[in-house]
Amino acid sequence: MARPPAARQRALDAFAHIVVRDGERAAALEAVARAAGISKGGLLYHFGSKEALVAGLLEHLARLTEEDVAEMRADPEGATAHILRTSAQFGSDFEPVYIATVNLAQAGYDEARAALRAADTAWREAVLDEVGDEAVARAIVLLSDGIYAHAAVYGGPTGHDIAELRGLIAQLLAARRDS
Amino acid sequence: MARPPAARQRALDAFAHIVVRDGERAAALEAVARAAGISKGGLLYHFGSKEALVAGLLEHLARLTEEDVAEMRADPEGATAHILRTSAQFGSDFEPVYIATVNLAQAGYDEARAALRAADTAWREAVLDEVGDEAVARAIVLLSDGIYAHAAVYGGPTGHDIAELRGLIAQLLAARRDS
DNA sequence: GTCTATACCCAGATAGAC
DNA sequence: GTCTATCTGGGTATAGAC
Repeated sequence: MARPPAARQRALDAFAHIVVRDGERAAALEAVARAAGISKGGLLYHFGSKEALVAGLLEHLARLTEEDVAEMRADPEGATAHILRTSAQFGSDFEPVYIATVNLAQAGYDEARAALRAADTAWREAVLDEVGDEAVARAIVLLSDGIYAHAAVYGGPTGHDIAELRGLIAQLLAARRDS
Repeated sequence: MARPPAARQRALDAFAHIVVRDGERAAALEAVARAAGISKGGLLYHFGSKEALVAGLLEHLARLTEEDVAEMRADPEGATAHILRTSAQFGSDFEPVYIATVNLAQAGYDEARAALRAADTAWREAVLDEVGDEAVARAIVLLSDGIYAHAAVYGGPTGHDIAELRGLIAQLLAARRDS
């Protein structure tokens, strides 16, 4: 696959960051173009419309999600540790794209909803394969969603103690195995 | 306090519902007015600007949150049961106002962020007073946030099994008391 | 207290030069 | 591949009638 021009990717990154930081409203083509270091016309060469810009972001998310799930399953600490760790990780490649998508879903872009559903399902399955307990797997993904929701709303590190959560989950799994 | 005219409250409700259903973008003054059964001019009589409309919604949220926390603390099943139950409750008065506020926070209205922080803190304290375990209290509020995030993104009942979550939490608390 | 009409502004999109 | 210039639609807000 031919490497897309740098400006295109820069535009996508700028779009995601503005959506996360200031909301969808603020992510006007003009503002995105400026942040990407091109003009509005230049941006509209790469993406023929705002819809196309959103579609580009969702494609990017799909790619990153696939990688993320593969990493989860391969993580020596386990899928649960991975999902909690990355949920709270400010500064990853994945996070701004995911949170921007949450934002877009709530701004009324229905395609964004579908993308999030797909990610959630993939995560839950990976966690389930590790813990082997449906109820706990659902709860773990819910915790991860809660952490992301905090990041999306407050726009910064969430301050949630991941080690603490992992400890709770380990205790819970142990208690359920015993009973 | 003088009872505000009915049209005002109808406008507020309409605003919240459109924001939840279709996003902030779709909640144009025109659309809100139509849904409330008044004209754009009539709406702008009650709320001099869109900012004022948002402020009105946040005030409403503050009132409802106060009531909700009082109910939590008085709930015979306990604060934890209450927060999980109401998080998943589609059709309450509280839910659309809360989710609309989440949406507005992400659309860039900073005052909405502050309102959400206040609600989260009040909830966590109420839960903590019940369970007496900081880590578990944080996790419970996080689960509730996760449930709300689902409702906000997917716009309907979340399908999370509250009884299941309550069971997990009870098991966890028991395990921690033993150790 | 609510309406209509209208002014204003800005975001999204097009045309065409370079 | 990127630019400038320009059009258009729609959302916010004001003025003033009823």
